[in-house]
Amino acid sequence: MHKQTTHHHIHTVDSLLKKNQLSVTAGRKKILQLFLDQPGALSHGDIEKSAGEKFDRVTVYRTLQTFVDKGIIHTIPTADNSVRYALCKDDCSEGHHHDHHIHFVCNHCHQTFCLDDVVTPAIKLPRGYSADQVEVVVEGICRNCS
Amino acid sequence: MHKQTTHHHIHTVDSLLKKNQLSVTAGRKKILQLFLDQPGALSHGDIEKSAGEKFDRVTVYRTLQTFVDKGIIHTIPTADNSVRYALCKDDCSEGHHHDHHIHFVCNHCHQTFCLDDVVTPAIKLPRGYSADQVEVVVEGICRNCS
DNA sequence: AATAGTTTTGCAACACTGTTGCTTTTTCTT
DNA sequence: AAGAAAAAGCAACAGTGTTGCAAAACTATT
Repeated sequence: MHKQTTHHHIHTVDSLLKKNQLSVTAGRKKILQLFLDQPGALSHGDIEKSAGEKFDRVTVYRTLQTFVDKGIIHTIPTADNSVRYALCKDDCSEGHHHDHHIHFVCNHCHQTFCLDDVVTPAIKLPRGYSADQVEVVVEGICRNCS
Repeated sequence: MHKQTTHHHIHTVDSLLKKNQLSVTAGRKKILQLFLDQPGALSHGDIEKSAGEKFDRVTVYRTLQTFVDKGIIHTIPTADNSVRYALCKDDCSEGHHHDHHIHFVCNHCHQTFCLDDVVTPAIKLPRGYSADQVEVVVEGICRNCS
């Protein structure tokens, strides 16, 4: 199953948790490692499949919420209405996310990616409307599948 | 509650259903009228509140699905992961939607609008990615609330 | 290293959302 | 008006997410 080993040190997860003032527990380490081990986004279901045999569903929900609150991961809106999460690569902090990139959903491998280098475009709105935030989700074929 | 009456004739709903080869039933008439009576988008919950005392939950679900299949309404992706529906204004037909406009969610009145005149922008993707569809959801303050 | 205090986890129960199969009612056709 | 076809209603179920509380784990302190 493992085609390649992770390049992250064994202590990366621990220090990342400590940096965010979170106590280091087996569940948080496992879930955070899942995000570090792959490039895309994960749904609650994905995580439960990978870690759910060892951890309770409720723990997974609460851990994901904690990570979002701390600015470690962010949610991704998808067309099929399933919540997905990905690591924040910008300098997000507690309560302040700055993830102004677009998201890409591959119609072939069904993975979701953050395209960190693609900035959300400016949208010219009709008179009377003002924008606070713009969410862009692109569907298509990703680099690996094309 | 009614600040203004609807401008649609009493027969509009019936003929719209017939045009789409749907049998005219009380449930379909009621739900379709709800969409015609207001400018924004409706969630399943909205519809159930307005029509749910007269109609079964399952009927509402099946009616909405039928309308989507026929190209009468389309789904709107939202950040808070609740499915919303709005009338198709483009020339959508059975199985072929052409709703290439952006969607706007008001942070004040929490209504969702289709901005039919705002075309989805072209997105320059990194090498290797190709786009089939682009979904844009803008959050902000709508015309009525500003 | 042991302990006390705090945080997190697991469990049980629940609420909400959406689905499926089947029977009854309504609609359409003639 | 009657028969055939379609839709609605009902019941049961599955999936998803939440809450309260007791048990377990972690952290800080001695």
